Amino acid sequence: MREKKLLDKAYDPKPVEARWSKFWLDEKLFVADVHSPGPKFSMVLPPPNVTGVLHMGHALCFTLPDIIVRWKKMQGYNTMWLPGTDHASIAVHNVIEQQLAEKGLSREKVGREEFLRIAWDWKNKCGGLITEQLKRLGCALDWSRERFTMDEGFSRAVKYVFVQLYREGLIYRDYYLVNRCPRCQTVLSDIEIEHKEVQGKLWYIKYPIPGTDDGVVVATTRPETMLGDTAVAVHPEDERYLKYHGQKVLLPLQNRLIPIITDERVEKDFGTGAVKVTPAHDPVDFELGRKHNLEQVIVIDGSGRMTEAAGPEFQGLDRFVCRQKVVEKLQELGLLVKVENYTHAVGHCYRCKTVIEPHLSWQWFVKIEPLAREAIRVVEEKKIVFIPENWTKTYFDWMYRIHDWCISRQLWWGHRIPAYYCQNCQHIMVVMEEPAACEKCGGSLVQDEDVLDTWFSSALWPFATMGWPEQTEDLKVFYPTDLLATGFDIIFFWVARMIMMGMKFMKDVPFRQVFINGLVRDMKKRKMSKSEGNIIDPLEMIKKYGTDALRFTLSSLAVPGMDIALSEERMAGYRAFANKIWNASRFVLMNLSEEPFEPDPAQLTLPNRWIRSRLLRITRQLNSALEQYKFYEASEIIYHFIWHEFCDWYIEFIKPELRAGNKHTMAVMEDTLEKILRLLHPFMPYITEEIWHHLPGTGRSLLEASWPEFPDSWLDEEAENTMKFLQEIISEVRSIRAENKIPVREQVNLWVEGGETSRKVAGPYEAAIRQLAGVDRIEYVEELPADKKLLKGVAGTTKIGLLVAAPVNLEQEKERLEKELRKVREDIAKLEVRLNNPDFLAKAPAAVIEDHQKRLAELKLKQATLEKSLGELNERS
RNA sequence: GGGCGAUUAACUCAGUGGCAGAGUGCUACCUUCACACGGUAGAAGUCAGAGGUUCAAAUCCUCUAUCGCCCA
Repeated sequence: MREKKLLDKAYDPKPVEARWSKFWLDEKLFVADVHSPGPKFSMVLPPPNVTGVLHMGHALCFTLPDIIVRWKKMQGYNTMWLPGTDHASIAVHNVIEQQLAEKGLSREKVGREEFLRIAWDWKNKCGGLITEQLKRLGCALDWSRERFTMDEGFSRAVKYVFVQLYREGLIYRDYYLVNRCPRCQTVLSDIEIEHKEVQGKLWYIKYPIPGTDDGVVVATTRPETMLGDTAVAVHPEDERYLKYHGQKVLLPLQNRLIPIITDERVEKDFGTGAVKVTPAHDPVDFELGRKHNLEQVIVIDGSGRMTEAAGPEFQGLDRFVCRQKVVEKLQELGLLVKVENYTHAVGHCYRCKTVIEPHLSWQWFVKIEPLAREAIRVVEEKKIVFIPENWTKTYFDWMYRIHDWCISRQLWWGHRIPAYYCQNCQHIMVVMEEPAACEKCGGSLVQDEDVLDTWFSSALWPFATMGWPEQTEDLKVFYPTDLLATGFDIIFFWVARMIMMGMKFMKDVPFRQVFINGLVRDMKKRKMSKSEGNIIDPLEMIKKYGTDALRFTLSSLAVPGMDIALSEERMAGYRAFANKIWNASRFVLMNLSEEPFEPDPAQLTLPNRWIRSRLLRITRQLNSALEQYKFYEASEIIYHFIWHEFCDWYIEFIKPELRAGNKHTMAVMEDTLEKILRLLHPFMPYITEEIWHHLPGTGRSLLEASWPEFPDSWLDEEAENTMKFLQEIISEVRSIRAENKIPVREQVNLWVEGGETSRKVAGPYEAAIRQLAGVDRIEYVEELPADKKLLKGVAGTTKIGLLVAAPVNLEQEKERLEKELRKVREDIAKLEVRLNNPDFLAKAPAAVIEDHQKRLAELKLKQATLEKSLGELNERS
């Protein structure tokens, strides 16, 4: 006799999740082995910020690939999914600085060494939080391979790449105008700037021509920068200014003479057509300045304060305070001609939202064009495919307009740039190991103070995590990875750069498919953000509804290319689903056979043949949906099958057979549940694992069970048709009962037309029909008689009647029939219009025409039945 | 200014040319021995609007409106 482990009445996720989460990790079920058999399937996890906390975006972006990786593993793939965290240079740097500020300290006060010590301490203390939270999601991540972008090996890889690119001339140093966040005190790359429309002003300032009353009026949105102007530019063909060519104007407030230059890049339509040129504080002016050899006067420093060069009146002022003061002064001098309202895009820091300041300084850059070329090619050649495909266009649009990448950051937390400057001869050495002295003159060396952009190291993630630059087994087996799942917001930051670096250093793509998931938004489709207070916390959802419900919710809402509006109601719905599965399993467990039993296919009753046929079909549909990453579709398929076919029909239908002790049925029931658990496991790993272990004779973990495949012989169209017929009878009876408000307790008898033919089909399942439809006796007749107490309906193409004890409420019954008749007539009319159209008959495919004809025939039969029943009713009333 | 996407039941959303769907909510009935986190039945739609292509359009094309996102 087999041991029966029964389930509690309701599913309680908490203890189950805690148990299995620990079990999976203890048993090292997610740990990959390079020598395992089977085709490999590998992924790397987009490393969350080491200091982060799990949010809904993570939950989505980790759940979806987890479904895939579990599915693949069950299919026999040698799967490897590598986790890790990112050092998040600027984010952590900001946090530490804030902590220091709270203690009245600053990074300058504590110094670099102490600062890094604090940062590492903090990383060691808090860095584990997100990984712990990740484990709760149940993701099948190989923690034995966990990496951190600043661990020793990874840091070596970063250095190696920097040195290599430098030697090839792909990294260079330049005195360049870059974006600087005055608050974060660092330079940012172009894509770290967020452009926002801002309601500003356009100030018109007159620059006098010395010795005359005349002057040139320039328009600017940033009057404070005029203190650093070194020219005024006009378009060479602008007739308004021809007479000023070659002249000089007096820069107000500074009393400096500056030239009027001409350049095609000046827009004649902007402002007055004359623009002030500030090479040190505006990107366009910077270019003009280089071209025309203009002096670069820096009037704003890296913190957004005015420099000495701004003049004694303004020195030390904040740039925006200075703006006001400059405007006031100009007004006093009568040089402010007019002020207009002006809406324009202003760059803000993506981290802290401060208005960025163009800043002239020495920075390191990656020469991007040669790298981008390859990265474009592999996508063009479909060596890498974006899913959904329309992201390819976005990728190309950006890649074609890409410019050099500023990679140095004036921060301390991160990979310090391996460049050493000779204090004696200014020689620069870029090497892996810190040199003792200058290779040229033997002078002492000082290392570059800056660190690298975080994304520089993230770009190496797919291969540096596998031990590169060593030639490791992992790299041989698992690179390139198969799939990268990530959000569209980091296609440029991360995906594109991984492709560039992968091609450059591995000579192969880092991944073959990029699945772009949508953004998780709140119910009103707003971005979730702390300031809006509309965050739905995944950990709270897990607490409330269970991890499986959260996972299933995300999966069911994940339409490729679409953002997700998350609703808690939905989650409650899937918690109910978990409970439903739990209770169906509970029922199955209560009805297991005493001994294991191999069912004989030849002896299976209808519901068993039917459920196996359906199981086969939905498994194939499920595979197809997952292959296309249609998670919503996969979820719906399995949800509908479990709830509305397995629970609502199959279990209910076999109850009489179970009571009769049919061992074949018991065995099919058990087997079907077991297969369902396998199919559902990638979506709901915890509950399925728990139930599975209650079934007798199962193994170590459901994750190690194979993905179900079924023989074609399970496909049974005849059983599906017959079952459909019985379902229609039952539904029709229920419907008639409900519409006529026949109390549940009232005994009714069912009459089915078709005589012996019908008896043959339905006869063996009368027990089930009686129970499900709530009828007493079933009669098979050639034709339904006209009877006051007979309520009539149609199941498929078969007329049925319900013989009730009390006489029929004529009006109610008439209303029901008339309503149905109206609908049938409408449908018939629609079909007839088409079928009477010669063009339709000539051009539509034969199958479509046939289908239409079949439907019309069925509807006509139904119409006739309804009309007849109505006629009988009318005769009697 | 350029690009992308959305607009389908009260709500959240599926639906790539052939019967307009799901979940939630709502209404009525039912505590029947797996489950009230349940069962059964039902109501609910001008598929944003206008034009076009087609035998046939929620679906393809054009325009318009509204909303959202990205880039400059």
